[in-house]
Amino acid sequence: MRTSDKHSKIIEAAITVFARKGFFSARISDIAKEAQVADGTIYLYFNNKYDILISLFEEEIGKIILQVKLLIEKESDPRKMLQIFALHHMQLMEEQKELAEVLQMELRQSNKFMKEYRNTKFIEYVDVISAIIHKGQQEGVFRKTLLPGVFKRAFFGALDETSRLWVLSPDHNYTIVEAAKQISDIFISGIMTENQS
Amino acid sequence: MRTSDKHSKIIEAAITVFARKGFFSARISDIAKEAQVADGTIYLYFNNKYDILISLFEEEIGKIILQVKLLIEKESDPRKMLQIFALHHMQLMEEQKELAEVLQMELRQSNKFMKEYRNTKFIEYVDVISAIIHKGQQEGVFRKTLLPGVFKRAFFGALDETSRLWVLSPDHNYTIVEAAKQISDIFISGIMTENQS
Amino acid sequence: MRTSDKHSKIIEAAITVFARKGFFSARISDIAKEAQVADGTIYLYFNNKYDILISLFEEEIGKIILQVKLLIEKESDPRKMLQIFALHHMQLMEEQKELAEVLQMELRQSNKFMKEYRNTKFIEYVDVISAIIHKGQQEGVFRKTLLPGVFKRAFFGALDETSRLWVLSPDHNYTIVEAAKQISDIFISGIMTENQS
Amino acid sequence: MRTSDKHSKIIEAAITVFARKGFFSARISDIAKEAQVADGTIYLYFNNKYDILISLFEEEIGKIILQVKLLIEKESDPRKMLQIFALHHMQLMEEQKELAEVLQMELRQSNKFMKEYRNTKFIEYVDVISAIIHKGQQEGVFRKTLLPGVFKRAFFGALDETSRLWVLSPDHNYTIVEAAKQISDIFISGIMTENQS
DNA sequence: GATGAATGAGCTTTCATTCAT
DNA sequence: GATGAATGAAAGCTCATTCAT
Repeated sequence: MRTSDKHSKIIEAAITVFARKGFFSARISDIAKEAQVADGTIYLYFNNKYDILISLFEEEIGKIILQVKLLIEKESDPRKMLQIFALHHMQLMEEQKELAEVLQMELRQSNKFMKEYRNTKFIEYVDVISAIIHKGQQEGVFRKTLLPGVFKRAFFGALDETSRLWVLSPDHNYTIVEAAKQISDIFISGIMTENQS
Repeated sequence: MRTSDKHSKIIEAAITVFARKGFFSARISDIAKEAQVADGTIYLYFNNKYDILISLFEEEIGKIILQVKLLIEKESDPRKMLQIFALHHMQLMEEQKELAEVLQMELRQSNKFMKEYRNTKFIEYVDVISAIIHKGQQEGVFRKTLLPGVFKRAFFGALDETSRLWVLSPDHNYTIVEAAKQISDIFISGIMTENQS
Repeated sequence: MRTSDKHSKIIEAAITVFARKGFFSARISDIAKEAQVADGTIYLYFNNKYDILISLFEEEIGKIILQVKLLIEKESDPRKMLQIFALHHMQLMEEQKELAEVLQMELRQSNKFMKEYRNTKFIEYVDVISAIIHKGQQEGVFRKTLLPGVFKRAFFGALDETSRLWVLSPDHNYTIVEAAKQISDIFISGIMTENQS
Repeated sequence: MRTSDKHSKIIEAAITVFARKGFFSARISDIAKEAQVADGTIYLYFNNKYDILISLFEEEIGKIILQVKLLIEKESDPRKMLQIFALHHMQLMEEQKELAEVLQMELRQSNKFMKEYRNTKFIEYVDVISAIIHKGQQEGVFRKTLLPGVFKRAFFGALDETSRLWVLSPDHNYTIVEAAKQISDIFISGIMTENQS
């Protein structure tokens, strides 16, 4: 390669452009300009516009999964684990607003224009939550009646929607850390076994 | 009658088509065919493609707000109110899958392609939740430390994400009613004041 | 239709443009401009660029087949029939130079870019020749040893190549009528049974 | 040795690729891959894509002319000469199908995309035929009324079209040798002077 | 001489929107 | 009010050609 890694430059440019205009309104030439490469160069690294989005997804969520798993491994208390997950997710959204916007937006519509695409990376990420619940249930910390499959979605949805609107609105009367704390506290005290409180 | 006129026919057709293909991939001619009118007729009722989406939004969420407010008014216990909201939201998503998909998808990207559009109807809907929290706090049922602005988003997000994936996946090992119950229970027991439990 | 038949206008424009630039170098916008319609209008009448070429082929060769069959029907002597076919073919190439060029060029390469396309109209045209030979053989005018399948191709090839180059070169020391006469005479005297001469 | 150098390798690769896809659909990278050289290497030997085609033409037809002239020189009877020409041409098309396809296809359209290019090699090849006719006329074997300029085209066209379709269709009920014999016989007996038969 | 990554002009096709009927 | 044929701008993608290594 002549200069730096073109693949990464294009992915980063795509995040910026998709965040700014959305996937459909973004033009290949926008991404090319942002990445400071020629339009055609993009097609040396990606098959088509969808492929950029999918690659972006897989790679970025892949990184996030690695990070969050590493952090959670260090803990043994399932309650703390949930707190860490929440905090990490929210901070990520704050630190990487553009990426956050792209993930949130395109996640919801990806199934519309890519019927065949199974978003396995996303599933893997959310399954980190259900694994924590499972562990907590086995340890007798969380209620046995709880459905981990429902919980993971609810917990993720709560975090995601809160961060989504936090990122959107310009003024906040609470920090992202406070919001993460509130949400994980609500969920944790909402699912603990009776004798614990 | 309203439902038989062209305006409603087009909105309904748009819900079906947007749900099937997404806003960007949907063609005006698709909507026209679905509504059994000519392409040009659509422009007698709407300014452009975006205008269909916005009108759809406003009208459909407007109906939902009316319904849920009516149901909640009959209750006085804030906990019951949250349960009703959750159940109503989830049942809605189940009963009107197409509408659900459109609202969920396009909600997330609407700010991308309609920079100027303030989604006041959506805010009004979510504010139903924060009003319940507020009431609960004043009555001493819910913790005072709770931020209603965070709660409304977390609660809505939990319901929305759970129903989104419930609609997507073909087989479920739980009903929508069970999921609604679980989620509202988690949230309610998670926010109640200490002396209540 | 607002004005005259767009379909025919586009076909005629395509003949002119394909003759001038060849199929591949011809742009849709060239054809549109020549036909005095918008680029998009072409796609209301044809699926794509190839479809224009195929339609052109089918329709124009269809007309030619009708004409030549009508002329030949009036004759009973197979030798005269061959003369008429030759003359008609050559005059056609002279009168409709653009069409001639397109047919000659694209005929040869059509199998390259349209693998699936069976050029049945062309086969039908050439089979007019073999039918004449067959008749002549049954009447004892033409040699029985003659293979009609070889003859039809040789006769057509002779006419086509001669007219191709006649159209290309600016100055001729013979007329198209003379050339047609020479060729049909050569072939006829070349295939007659011994006792006839 | 010539055949091992890059120039020849590229020409041979181009014949294969042009035969398979046609000139316009063929990509430089296809030829490069077939020739086992880098894309850029092609431009060390040829000015551009057209230049490959023209070089291919000149060189390959040049070889064919040399061969056929050598064979014909050994004969003195103009009739035999025509037979040899026909047989040689047809066998060539059979033995070198790829080259045959390229010559037949691109010959017809070369004038479209290379306005300035005078195909002198092709003219030289066809003039071998007219030279035979001329000789035959002077020797009193062929009719004086025959126009050699018409004959050469008709004869070439007959051979070329017959071989073109022979190569295309997968099953034949005659051999290429039989076809060559039929065609040269028809033409020869069609042009002999009266007193000869 | 050889390479192949990078370029960017160019073209087919789509589709929201218009407007004559 | 209703129609749908016509428009033409816009964009994804291709590929001949270049040139730094």
